[in-house]
Amino acid sequence: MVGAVLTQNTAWTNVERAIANLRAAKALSATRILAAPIETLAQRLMPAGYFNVKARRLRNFCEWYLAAGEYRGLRRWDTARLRAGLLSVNGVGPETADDILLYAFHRPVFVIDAYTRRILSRLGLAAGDETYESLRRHIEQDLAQGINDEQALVNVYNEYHALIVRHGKEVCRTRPRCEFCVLRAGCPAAAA
DNA sequence: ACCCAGGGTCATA
DNA sequence: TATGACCATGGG
Repeated sequence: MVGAVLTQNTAWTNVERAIANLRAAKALSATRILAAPIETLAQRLMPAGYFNVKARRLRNFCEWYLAAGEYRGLRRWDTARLRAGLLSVNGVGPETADDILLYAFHRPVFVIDAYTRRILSRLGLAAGDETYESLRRHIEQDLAQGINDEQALVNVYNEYHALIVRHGKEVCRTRPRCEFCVLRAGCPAAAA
């Protein structure tokens, strides 16, 4: 959950350093994060970038998390309520909320990130101007075909998104370089 | 000396 | 509601 907040627009390797700092200071828990002075927290988050912003966001999240009864309390919330709760925290947007829902609470929610948008766009499966929600529902409905077991669905969303992240950097950011992209076979610009 | 990384919020018009 | 500024480090 901490990683979900720290990885906002940030390379995961930098997030790992920040988490290592928290761990080394024995400050990797909601109460410990709230106990430290915010300047100290920000200092520990420095490798992850945006450290002043993220220190505030982590605190906001931890306050909500403790007030909501931590994992033991939250795990009994239905997914819609849990998602609304996460989104009510200043600093937690749709992607961060869904990261937490899928990877921490094992809920059947597909995470839409920059890589997902880019890949779908390259494949001609999305125009690029879709809202987060519409794109999410579309993919969820598509991937859920033939799967009736909830746990199996979580596994599919988990693995599918993980693969997108793992290979996302191999997809060219701009169309002009599309001929070098791993998706060239399905890329409209490459065919042109 | 660039560009980029698994976003989100806030101030404008 | 729709853009744009802003946040800031580390690797390529």
